[in-house]
Amino acid sequence: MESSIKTDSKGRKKVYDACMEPCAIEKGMRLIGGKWKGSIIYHLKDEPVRFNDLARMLGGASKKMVDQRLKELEDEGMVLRKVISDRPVAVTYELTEFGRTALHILDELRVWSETHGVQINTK
Amino acid sequence: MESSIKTDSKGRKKVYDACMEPCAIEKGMRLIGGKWKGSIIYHLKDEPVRFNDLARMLGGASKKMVDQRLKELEDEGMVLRKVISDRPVAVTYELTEFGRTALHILDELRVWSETHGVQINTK
DNA sequence: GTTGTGTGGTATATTTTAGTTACCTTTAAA
DNA sequence: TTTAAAGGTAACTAAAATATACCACACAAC
Repeated sequence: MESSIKTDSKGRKKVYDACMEPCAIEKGMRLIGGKWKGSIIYHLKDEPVRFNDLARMLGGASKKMVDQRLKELEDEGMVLRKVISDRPVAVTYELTEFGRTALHILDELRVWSETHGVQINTK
Repeated sequence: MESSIKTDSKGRKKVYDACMEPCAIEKGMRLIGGKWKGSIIYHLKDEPVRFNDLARMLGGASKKMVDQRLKELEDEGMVLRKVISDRPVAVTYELTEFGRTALHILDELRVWSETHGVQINTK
């Protein structure tokens, strides 16, 4: 991340150590920062949650979105899908150990968001 | 965020306190979590940076993206645009006080991302 | 003087994501 | 036998992201 810009003897500029392709922040954001992803992880913090319950909790997100995000999170090793019964089919999603490591960041984000009365322009 | 789901006497489910529209996490993410936004804020942490320098540092992002993100960040009161000279036109961007309050979250994200050797699937 | 660089952007088009709506199968209870 | 739960999928549209070109202006070197 320590990118810097230097000017050579002829005044030409070059970047050293640029964020060539995603740097750490960008990478992290792409794991945690996708739309709804943070919220999903956060809602799984206490206990396994079933698909439709999760979809309901998220309010604004469609089932397709929830489904898609859950699959991504599974691929990334942050969430575990468990079939707890066939016939009545029932599935829960829970955080993996790795998934848990992201929780404190999300909690700080929540605190920050709350204390600064963050508002979004829904233009 | 304390959404819960209760089942009534007839087995019907209702959500209480659902994240009706974005909850704190979601709101925070939309300020900080957009593509490149975190990176931009983080690159401004030490000193004002000029537009083209910033674009160069970000490597993967096009000028249009940088421009768009900067405008959003300005609207949100996180970044300040300063024209430091007309004729040779020169502009710098720097963090506002509010912008600075986001830095520690981003730093934790960076640390988390680095210590967990986070890798993204560029499928 | 004209080619090459820098500055800070904008316009246009294309590709990728996000989001909506409707629908499916199975199970079970009123 | 209609209603609702479960866990999704298919088809489609709207909104972002990205790529590529391009402006006007300034300052050098050649």
